[in-house]
Amino acid sequence: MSPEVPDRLSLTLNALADPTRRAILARLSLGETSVNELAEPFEMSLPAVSKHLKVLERAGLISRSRTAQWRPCKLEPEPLKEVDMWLRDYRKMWEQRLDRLEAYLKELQAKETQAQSAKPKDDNTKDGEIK
Amino acid sequence: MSPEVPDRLSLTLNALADPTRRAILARLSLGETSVNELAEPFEMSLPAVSKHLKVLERAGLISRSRTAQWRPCKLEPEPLKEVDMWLRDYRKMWEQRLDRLEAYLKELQAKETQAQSAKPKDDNTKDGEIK
DNA sequence: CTCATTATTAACTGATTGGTTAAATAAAGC
DNA sequence: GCTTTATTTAACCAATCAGTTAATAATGAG
Repeated sequence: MSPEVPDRLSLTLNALADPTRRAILARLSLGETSVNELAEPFEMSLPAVSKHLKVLERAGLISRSRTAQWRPCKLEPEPLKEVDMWLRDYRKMWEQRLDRLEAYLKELQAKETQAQSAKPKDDNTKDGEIK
Repeated sequence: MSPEVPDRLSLTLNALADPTRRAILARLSLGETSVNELAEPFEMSLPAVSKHLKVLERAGLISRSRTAQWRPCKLEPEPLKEVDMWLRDYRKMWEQRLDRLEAYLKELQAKETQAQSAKPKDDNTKDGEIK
């Protein structure tokens, strides 16, 4: 029933969950730019880009100044910092997972070496890549 | 016209852009759980939670096993790692910004000290925290 | 003042989202 | 085989989203 205003982090993540918007941010990381220039690489109308910019602005990811009829956009990294902070708590999880993989590989290698001591041939363990 | 399958990062960020889903992940960071238990803290129907889980699963953020009629969910941190990697390129931006703030504060402090040299009183500059 | 340029707003559309309730499925217990 | 428990699917709905085209606003140039 209430209009339900979303929290800042949700606003930010939602803004980031679109490849066009991320591309815009990537472009802006190189420096301030006008809307037209931002829109140029995309095959969509200017109003569409304008809407994306509004989403980014609402999330605080960009700010806009005004020079003549241009409204140059500027990247504001603060919300990204918040995403980073949210991620922090989970970071240890994939690191831990890597640790376990590493341990497993070490164990495997130990077993291999042991087996090879009987019939020594070429070593096949070279990379920890999964996929 | 084409169904337009979204890239993995967009899928992940979109899944994260919802407080309910983030809360589910937070709960799962404590360990595997059943759907009912996951749903318990929320005042929404079970099917609604089930849908949220499907979004998380589609993004690869959770996996599900099966024991009897239970389908315990488990957190899969891999996609979070990808978000972290995406963030990496921007991380220097807010750090840089902090650096600039620091430099500014140092400069301010220098000016203050200079001013204080005439009328020396207590030092008020202590922390670089913003908010 | 008029025109060209830059960008936004309005009005519309179809697709997706996030929720609902009711029905269906799956497995285990008796 | 029926019942209970756990969970998903189906069908529906209102709200939001992502795009469109057409109209509007703001500014500077001539």
